[in-house]
Amino acid sequence: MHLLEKLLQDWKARGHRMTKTRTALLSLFMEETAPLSVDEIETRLKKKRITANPSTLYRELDFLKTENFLSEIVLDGPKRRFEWSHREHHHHLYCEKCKGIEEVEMDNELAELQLSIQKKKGFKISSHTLEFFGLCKNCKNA
Amino acid sequence: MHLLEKLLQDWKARGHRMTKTRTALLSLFMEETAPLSVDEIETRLKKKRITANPSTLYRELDFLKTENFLSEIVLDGPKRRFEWSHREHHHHLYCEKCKGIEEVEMDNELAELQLSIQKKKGFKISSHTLEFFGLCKNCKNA
DNA sequence: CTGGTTGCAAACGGTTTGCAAGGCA
DNA sequence: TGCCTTGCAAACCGTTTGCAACCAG
Repeated sequence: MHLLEKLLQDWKARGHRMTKTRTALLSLFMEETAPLSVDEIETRLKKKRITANPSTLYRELDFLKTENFLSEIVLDGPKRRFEWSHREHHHHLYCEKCKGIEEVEMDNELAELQLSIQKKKGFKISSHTLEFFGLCKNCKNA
Repeated sequence: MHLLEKLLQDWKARGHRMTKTRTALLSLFMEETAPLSVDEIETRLKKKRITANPSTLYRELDFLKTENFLSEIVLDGPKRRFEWSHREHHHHLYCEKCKGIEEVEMDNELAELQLSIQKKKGFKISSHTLEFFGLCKNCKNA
């Protein structure tokens, strides 16, 4: 966790502040593993008696993203989704029935894949998206 | 190509019609391999002296999608993108500099991956998205 | 006090919808 | 002629932006 502290220090040095919303978002994303949309964030915050305007949330999420605290993913519809980025690289299993989101890790397999693509196509890969859709264990058996 | 003809016949039997826009879209997507957004489609059609209202295009694209002629993918921003679906399953290499889109195929590798996930998680996978981002050969060397 | 941060309202961009008019079979 | 399809305009929804007020350092 000292990496996090270092980054926070660096913020302050650059003139940024620790506000109510910012603190709330950081702790929310540290305890929440699923990728959240803005309205999901709003309801999560409401439970903690914290209200924040959508525009504030977007600004804050963009800030935390450029500061590498959060990363953004594209899942289903047109909504932006964010999740804590100080974790191992992973991918999502999106259940089309209950809308639940699970996670899988598969670094080695993909590293191989990317290498072979770079060789075959001369394309320098810097990132990728990989999400799976289907039915989770519960919904499958229901 | 008889698969296509069969589907067209089936349409007519169900009361659908072959209109100017529909024909234009079909031939456009058959000759165009890249996934297109609505405004890209509009300019492609304009070159052929065909104009179509965005709402018409969306309706038509949704129709062609539910009829399994087109499939929809999510690449970069909030724009919907469609491509011809009667082709082998493949994925995209999106160049972040020139915005060009290349393709790769990698069925076997992914089939394996999916199997191991289904076993490990009990999650029944019905589809997935996999897109790569980076620099194409040209942009990399420039 | 200073300038990063906020809420509000308005603008924005892509997409969707209601409805009356148009055109394929 | 019947009804699928179209264009138009307005609504929609998530997101972005300008601006004045606010507040952490």
